[in-house]
Amino acid sequence: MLSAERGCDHISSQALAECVGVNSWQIRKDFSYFGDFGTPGVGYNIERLAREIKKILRLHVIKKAALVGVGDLGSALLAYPGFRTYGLDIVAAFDSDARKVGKMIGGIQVEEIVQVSALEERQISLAIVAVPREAAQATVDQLVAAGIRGVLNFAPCKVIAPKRIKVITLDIAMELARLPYYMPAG
Amino acid sequence: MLSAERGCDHISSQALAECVGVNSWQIRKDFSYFGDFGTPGVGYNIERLAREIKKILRLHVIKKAALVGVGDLGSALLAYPGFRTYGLDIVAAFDSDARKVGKMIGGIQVEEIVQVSALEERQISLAIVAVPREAAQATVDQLVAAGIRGVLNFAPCKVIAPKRIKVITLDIAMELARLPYYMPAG
DNA sequence: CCATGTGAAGGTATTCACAGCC
DNA sequence: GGCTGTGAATACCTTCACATGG
Repeated sequence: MLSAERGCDHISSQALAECVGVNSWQIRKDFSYFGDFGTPGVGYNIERLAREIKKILRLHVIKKAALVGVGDLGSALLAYPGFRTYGLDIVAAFDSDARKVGKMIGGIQVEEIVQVSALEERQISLAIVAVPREAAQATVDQLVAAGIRGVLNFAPCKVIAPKRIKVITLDIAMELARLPYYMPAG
Repeated sequence: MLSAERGCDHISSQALAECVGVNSWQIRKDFSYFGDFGTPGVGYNIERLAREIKKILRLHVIKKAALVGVGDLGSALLAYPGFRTYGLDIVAAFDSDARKVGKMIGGIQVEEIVQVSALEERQISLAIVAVPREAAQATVDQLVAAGIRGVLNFAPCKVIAPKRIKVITLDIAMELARLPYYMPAG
């Protein structure tokens, strides 16, 4: 009988592994890297585990994020409620197109692009870049100058930034393009 | 003097490495895994290289893809022109919401969800799932039954599929959530 | 000479098996 | 008995240095 079935206070590495589709020793190895928060013969206390993971992932403090580029993708991101799950809050949106400035989307009013310079005093340290490829590097430069510390870039290109800035580039089309590679010819 | 500067027919691993921000030996090792298509003392013939990479990545044949879930994200994907770059073509869109069926978005007419059953005879082997988390597994089940071979899933959850089906899950909120982990506390 | 492709060295992540604790 | 945490074994990936070919 699995621990998870005995009650809801503890869970075993085995049960966790089944949930996410990996092996039990991977779970144990990974957790043990951050400390010993399991009990032999019993499993992991679920509340404690959730607390530890939140601490490791820095999920205990809500982070404010800004969106630059309110096109189709940007609008979709503004309307997406899922960021809260990970302690993230999109609190500002910017666009260089004057026709979009002032619009309300997903509860956020679109601001002029020049307003990004005030990000630091507004304590916003994360930015989402959803602008066309041609504008991506210039946008990142502006964000870096504004004191941003992390960037999620949706433009399909490499962007240069100082090493202290963490940049994650997500090329959605390329993700889709990966699929045929794993599929038997046809 | 770099090969790339001598003309435009050949390029060295060194020059290539600088372009994408890696080391020259990584370029050579990776290429050599798929065969020897460089010339010692000269570099890589650019046309040949492009041809080989397209072959490896299966980019020489255009793949048809279907979109399921025409919400904000789905609409953004339909309007996004970048898929062509990778030999992908979104040729159909489906939604379970009757109010969306029939609409034209990005040149595609939204069809009823039940129409996915005809995907195989329409020779569509890739699918993009942009439905709410609760509907993701059921959607994937339908797609698998319809003979789909690869799925790009935007719902923030694991989905189960037979091993022959390649599933890539892309949790956009989680990508953004990764950033604080790499940033010095604050 | 110049740049590739590769065997070898070194390091890192996976996988296993089991001692120790509940 | 059951489950964790960990050292040992294994596989993998990265990095280097150089022999080889144009």
